[in-house]
Parts: sequence; C-alpha cells; structure tokens
Amino acid sequence: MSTTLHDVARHAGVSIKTVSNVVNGLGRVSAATRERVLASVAQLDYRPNLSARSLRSGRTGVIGLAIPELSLAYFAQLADAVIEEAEQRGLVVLIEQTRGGDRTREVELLRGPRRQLTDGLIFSPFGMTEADTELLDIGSPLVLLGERLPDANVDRVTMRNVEAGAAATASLVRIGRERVAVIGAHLDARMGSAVLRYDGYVQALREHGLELRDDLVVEVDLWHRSNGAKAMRELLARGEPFDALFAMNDELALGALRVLQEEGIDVPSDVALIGFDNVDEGRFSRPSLSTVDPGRPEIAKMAIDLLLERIDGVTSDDVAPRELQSTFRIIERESTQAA
Amino acid sequence: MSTTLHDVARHAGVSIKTVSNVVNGLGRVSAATRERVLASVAQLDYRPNLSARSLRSGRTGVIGLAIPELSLAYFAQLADAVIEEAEQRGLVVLIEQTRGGDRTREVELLRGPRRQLTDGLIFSPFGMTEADTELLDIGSPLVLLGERLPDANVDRVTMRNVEAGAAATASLVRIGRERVAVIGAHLDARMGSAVLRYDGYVQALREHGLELRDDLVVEVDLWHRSNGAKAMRELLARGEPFDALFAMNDELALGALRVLQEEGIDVPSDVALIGFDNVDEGRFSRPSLSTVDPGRPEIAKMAIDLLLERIDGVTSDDVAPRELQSTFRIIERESTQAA
DNA sequence: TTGAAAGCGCTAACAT
DNA sequence: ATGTTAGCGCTTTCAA
Repeated sequence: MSTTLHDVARHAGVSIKTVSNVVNGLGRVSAATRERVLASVAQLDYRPNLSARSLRSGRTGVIGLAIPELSLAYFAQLADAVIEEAEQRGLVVLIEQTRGGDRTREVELLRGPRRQLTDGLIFSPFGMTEADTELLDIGSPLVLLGERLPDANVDRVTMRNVEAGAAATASLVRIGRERVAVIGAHLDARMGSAVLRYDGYVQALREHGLELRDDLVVEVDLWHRSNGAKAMRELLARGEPFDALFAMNDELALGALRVLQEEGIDVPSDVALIGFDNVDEGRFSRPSLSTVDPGRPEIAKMAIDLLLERIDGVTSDDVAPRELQSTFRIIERESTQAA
Repeated sequence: MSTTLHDVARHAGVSIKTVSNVVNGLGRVSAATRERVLASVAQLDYRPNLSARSLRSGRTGVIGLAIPELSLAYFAQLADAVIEEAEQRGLVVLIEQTRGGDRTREVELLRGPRRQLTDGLIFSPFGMTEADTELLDIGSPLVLLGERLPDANVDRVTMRNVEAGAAATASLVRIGRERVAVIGAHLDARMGSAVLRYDGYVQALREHGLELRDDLVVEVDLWHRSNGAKAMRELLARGEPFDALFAMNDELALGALRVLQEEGIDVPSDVALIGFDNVDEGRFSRPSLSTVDPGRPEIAKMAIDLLLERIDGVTSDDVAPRELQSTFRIIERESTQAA
C-alpha cells in the first residue's frame, strides 16, 4: 500500500487536516509544523491519491482532446501544442481519435464514460452535421476547434480562414501567376474551413481582376496526401492550363507536388504552389513548401484558456459562447519563388 | 449534481448493489430487475463516476505513454497505434512528452504525481543513462520501448535492429551497390538502436564481401530531418564516392534526400537510399522512400499486453522481466529501384 | 493554529 | 437473487 495522509499525519504527530493544508499550501500552518510535515512527506515519499482528490473535489486535472487522427501531421503538432500548453497549467491531456470524420465515433465520444474522467474537452469535429448540434450539450465544458457546427452554443477557436485563403491566393498572384487552380474545395458544403478558404480564394481572384474558372477548382473530400495526388491527376486530365495552385492544406499540397513532378512539371517555374497549415515536412520537401501558418501554439493557448474559464467558473454558464481567432501568417518558401 | 448509483437504485426500487451488478455485468440478476434497472439508468442518464470507481478499485483505466515528441512522425504514428490498441481493451491513453531526450524531464515524469493517475506506463527513454537505471523502479507497471537502459529490471519491447539494419543494407547491395554510406551512427555509444543498426550494417557489408570505410559513416546525434540534411552535406564534403545510403530513420533519409537533390545527385540512379521506420511521408516523397517497417501495431500490442499482464497480476512481480520483439519487413519503393 | 468527523460515489465482503 | 455496510483517501465544514 502506498502512503496516505493518515500515515503522514501519524508520522508527523499532527492531524490529517494539517497535512492536507501543508500539501495544498492552504490555511495557516505554523512554520514549525509545516517543516515537520514536509519532512514526513519526504521521508515517507507521500504522493496524494489523485482519484480520492478527484472524487472529493470534482476535478480530475485532465482535459480531453478529440481529434480525427494523430498520424496526420497537423493534428500531431496540434496535440503537441495542447499538451505543452496544458502542462504549463498543471493539466494533463487525454487524446481520443475520432478516426477521420466518423460521426458515430464522435457522438459516442461526447456521451461516453470518459467524459467523467476529464474536466473538459477540446474537440475538433468532422463527422457530425448540423443536425447533431444539440448533442454538443454535454453538460461539461467544451471548446470546439474550427468552424463546423456553427450554430452550436459553445466556445470555439478558429482562424481567419477567409483572410488566410485570400492571402495565400494573393501570394501566388503577386509573383505574376494568373491562372490559379485550387484543390480541396467542398462546393456543396455550407460551412467549414473548405468553404471559407475557398471564399478567400474567390475574393482574392476578384480583387486582382482574375477570372474564377470552375475547371480550375477541384473538390476533395478528405484532405489526405493521397487525395492531393488524385486531385492533381484529375486537374491535369482536364487539360485546362494553370500556372499556380492553392492547396487547402499541406498534405494535399505534398500529394499534388508529387504528381506534378512525376509529370515533369516544374515547381515553382511552371506551377507555383502554396499549401496551408505549416506542417514540418513542408520545410524539407523539394522544393520547400510555401504555406499558411495557422498559429498552432496560439490556438492551443486560446482553447485551454476558454476551457479553463468555464471549468473554473470564471465564465458562468449563461455567458454567451465566445469565439477566438488565431493570427495567421504566410510563409514563403521555394514553391512560390518568383521565376 | 449528476446521477449516482443511489439515484438509480431509488428510481428502480432496488438496492445499490443490484444496480452496481447490472452496470458491471456481474452477479446474478433476474432478467426483470435487470430490465428495470437498465430503464432507470437510461432514463436518468446515469454514468458511473470514474474517480469513485478508481478510488475503490485501485484502477484508473488509464495508461501513460511517454515519448520524446509527438511532432516526430514516428512517435505520432506509434501513439496512434497505442491509443488504438488500448481502446480495444477499454483503456485510455495519457501522453506525456519528454522533449527529445531531456533526462531531467524523464526522471521527473517517472516520479511525478501523474503516475498516480495511470495504471502503468509505456516509456520510450532517450535522455536517461545507465546510471539512472534504478530510477525505473517506480513501483507500478512499466514497459520500456527500445534498447536503452539495457540493465533495467523491467519488461520491454524492441525490434530486431541488427537483423533489420543488415537487411536494409543488404537490399542496397542486392541492386548492385558497393559503396554503401550510413548516417545516424552513434559510434561511442554502447547501446541503443543506433549501435544495433550499425552492427547490422557492418555485418551485411562483411557478408557481402564489402569493405567497411570509416569515411562513409556519419554520426548524427538526434535523428531529425535537419540533421539528416546536415549529415548529407558533411558526407558530400568528404569527397568519398558512394552509390548507396542507409539512413537510420526516415527523417534522416528525407533530410538527406533533400540535399542530394539540391546537389543534382539522382536518387536512385546515382545514390540508392533506404530509411527506417516506414513513416507515412515516405510513401509520397519523390522518389518514394524504401524503408524498414518496424511493425508499429505489433509493438503497441506487445507493449500493452506486457503492461496489462503486470497490472492484472497475471504476471507476478517476481517473474523476471521479459523482452518481446516485433517482426520487421523491408519495403522497397522507388529510392532503391534497380537502375 | 489545529483537530474531529462527515461524506464524495463506488466496490466488495458479508448477510439474507 | 438481492440487500447492507464498510471503507478507498481525500477535502471541508465545524469545533476547539
């Protein structure tokens, strides 16, 4: 059996309350007693039982992070940022994978028993639709990542997707490209990053007096690398000339890049390319990949801030949901080097 | 307040024990009562309080996974596999990052309060040295990943690094290469993957009657992509000709690939290249990267099996530590295509 | 400043 | 087949 408060109390010749006070730095304890208690704590190698503490306090010190898949670089790096930020605040992170937009898994996760284990959840939804919005009402603090489920009555962190999409597109135009293709669009969707980034794309074209051509727009369901390759083949098959490509994330961009090179199309001289997310790999691809940095550490910080304010009750339940936006920046690398 | 066992018991008109039995599927409960209890559970939306359950049972249902960094693709994919495997068994995973070989962080993590929150730990050590071995004696189930701390008295999962290193090297020789360079070596180390894979390399050269040339061996501390690039520049600067390269992991390989291409050296015709780890990105690089698949799902499964056997007491404490090895396989892609 | 005691929600030993 | 009850280790009134 491991050491308990009682053991320490007995050893130090004080009451269990005093030990508790010392351990938690609460209450008034005379320097002498504190000294004695700390000595006993060290000597007995006492460590508080977190289950008991949770049971009593109603807090676990654990927050959940639900993402589609850890093997997608974007989410791995996001999780990294969240764990880092949580640690600053003495919290620990439980990661749950929803396996790329599986609605059922997402719903189960929201209602599942694991919610009891966490003080709150940071959730990046993909499969749930607007009809499921009310399922988000889980009775414990929740912060959404991204623009999905726009009508949900919860705090969320997003980024300026429209502006970022426009800036990415503009960075291609600025180096003299006039036929800018885009892959990753979800034309039928009403909401989501795809819609917003596409809006930015359209907006930038318009601002620069360029024509929006449907045959330069490729829809892609999941933003995986393999789909980037597929989309690029489709685009090439259409035969419509283009001299630049905006890929809605880096995975798509790298998949597309691979196909462009197979076809002997040079990047950036024939086709300039910009991605989105600033995933590490883009720094080492050849050519290195220009991209949009979404400000992951800031996103992690904002999400945890919002969550903690609800957990701590600083923000009462009847305060309307808030939305925080991270600041992005364009990172120009070789794939958009002016010719 | 959320619903408790008592609430359900009262609502169903039975005792709390019966409810507990039903919820946990234990004991003999008549179909009728079970029915009634389940109805109440559903109606009251009862969910067991996991803190209370843990306090009572001494189990949390959480296992820890301590890895250097989630943003390294290998570890992200490993974590993915561990979470997946854990889920099969109703366990959940708490990820802790040791930030690439920081000994202090590793030691703190082993003794830290979070151990109280987990039933056991899967640990991939990097910073701790043999002098720290006894710190692994943490009094709760522990499984090591990899060959570090060889004298530790704990279960571990490894892979056949020597054989795999030899097989990788041999795959280069098999396509006619005779001057095989290697990057990632730790020549001064006594143990670790670097030593073993290097042994395999040496062994394969010998078996094929090839000369081991010191000037074709590049040491690299951390196996990051940037270091792969650096190592390749160093190798090229030496001026010693080579027609193949064994990189000790895929990150190194991709970093090296990038430099080779900058220098106009074609892969695979000028230099054939094989990495190690079978990270996703290798499938989409250009050329796609040949590699060694370490069998991640198997590693995850073995680690959790070992851990659970200790947790459940199936394996008693005085059973000597066991070592399980995953099976690897060589994956041949474009970077080792015969000319 | 310190102590005593109740009880968080659950499991399991024991009773019926 | 079902009920009673004693804690798990901690925090937190309430007393002293």
